[in-house]
Amino acid sequence: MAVTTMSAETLHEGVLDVLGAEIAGGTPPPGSVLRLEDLAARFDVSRTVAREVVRILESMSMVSSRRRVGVTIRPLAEWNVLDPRVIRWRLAGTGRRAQLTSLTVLRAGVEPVAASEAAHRASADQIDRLLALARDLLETSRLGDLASFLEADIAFHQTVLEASGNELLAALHPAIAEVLVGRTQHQLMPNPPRDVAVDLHRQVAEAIARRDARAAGDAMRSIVSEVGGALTE
Amino acid sequence: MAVTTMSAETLHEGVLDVLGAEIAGGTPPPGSVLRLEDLAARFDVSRTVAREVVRILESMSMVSSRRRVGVTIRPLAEWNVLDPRVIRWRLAGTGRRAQLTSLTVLRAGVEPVAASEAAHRASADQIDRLLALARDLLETSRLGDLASFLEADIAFHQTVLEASGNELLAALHPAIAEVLVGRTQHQLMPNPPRDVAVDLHRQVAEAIARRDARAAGDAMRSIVSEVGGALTE
DNA sequence: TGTGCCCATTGGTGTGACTAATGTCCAGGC
DNA sequence: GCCTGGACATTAGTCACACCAATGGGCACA
Repeated sequence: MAVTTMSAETLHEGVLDVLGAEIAGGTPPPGSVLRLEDLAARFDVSRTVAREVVRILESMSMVSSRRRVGVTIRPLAEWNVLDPRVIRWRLAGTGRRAQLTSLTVLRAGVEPVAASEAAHRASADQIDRLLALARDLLETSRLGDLASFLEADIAFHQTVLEASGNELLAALHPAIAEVLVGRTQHQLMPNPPRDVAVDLHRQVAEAIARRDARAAGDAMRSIVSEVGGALTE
Repeated sequence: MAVTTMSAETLHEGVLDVLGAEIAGGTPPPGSVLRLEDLAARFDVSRTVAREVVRILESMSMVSSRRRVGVTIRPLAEWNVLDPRVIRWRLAGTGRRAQLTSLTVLRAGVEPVAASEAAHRASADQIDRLLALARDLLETSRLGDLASFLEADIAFHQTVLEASGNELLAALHPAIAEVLVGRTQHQLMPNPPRDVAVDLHRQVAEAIARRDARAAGDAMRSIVSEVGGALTE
């Protein structure tokens, strides 16, 4: 009998989500040892499924599995903290605030570079999209439509990351989107959005459109540093 | 009978490494469909092990598994390209050069921020270590000892990332180390190391030591942009 | 030509047995 | 009393087999 309700397409997926979130949340803490048999019993699944779940957690370096010992929770420092799932789990738990802070610092590094690269590599379609999204941001902020603003904001940043032509930068999109969502959910952002932030997005889009890498990077740097300021205020 | 030689602690680990590297290398290409049964036969392992391997690849979004269809290779754009293993596989294969370029761009974004953060948060031990490593770099470059230089270089960058106090930045260390190694292996770096690069490392260490975030970030930015120039020259 | 049902195919899960490491602990010797 | 070496209990690793559950494709029928 499962202790916790799980909804998922496949069994192991549900177990993984629950167990992963628990570990990411700090219970059981690093150093703890679990037994495969116990996991199977607790989630009312076969050892096969329990093993698959453990294997995946092991592949994220969150646990290590050894004969005669069991499944040991590894210290946070060794986890694949860039794995989208790990980020999601940590955002969902008690470490949410800390994770948002870490992500914001990462953004500060990554997004200006992405904007610069995008200025070199963005396709005509991507440029059109960026300009349109910048207009949407202005529109929705004037209307005070926070939900639509967030949506456009996420799409804007995703497009910049994709337009960078760098798959590593693009891979950070889900995490960055989480930051934007989390910031809105936690009232960590001015409402309505500051005009200056909206205008900076326009500047990014226009700089990319005229292939001005430096200006694009600088404008994006202003955006993310403003965000960092808001979060630490 | 296994088609390819594999050396690993556990069975599934060996299979994973071979199959993952193959897929990362582009064969079979995205869209291809594999059958669990075939994989088990090819690697001479049970379906259990084959399934675990597929699950892990699935957890990296490299493949998707569906009933009645099989295991489909997903397009590169959907992979967890930040997973250290994926990076390693791609560096090992034909995409090595492209992966190094992507990583260099990522470095350019991440490392200056890490240096700035480190200026705020580095411990006394970390500062001592950075200063010592900066001296090692000077020493080994004068001696022309490229191997020791590389070692100190890797340690230096790792220490900065760790000193940033940001686990997401620290998690990028393995990838960044690969860039440094790959650059040396491929003669993509001046030999002996340029004095200016060595001196920039000293500047980073000293800026962090005197808690000057801006100077630390600027010096690091010079380092990584010089590297980017060398790679695209 | 279209449309809906059937079923072959393929992954998903469960089970039990056996294998292989490896901490632990105890016996024996110094 | 302390070290050393080996037997043993424990726990993950692997395998084979059986059965369940989707589902894409093709066939029969309208």
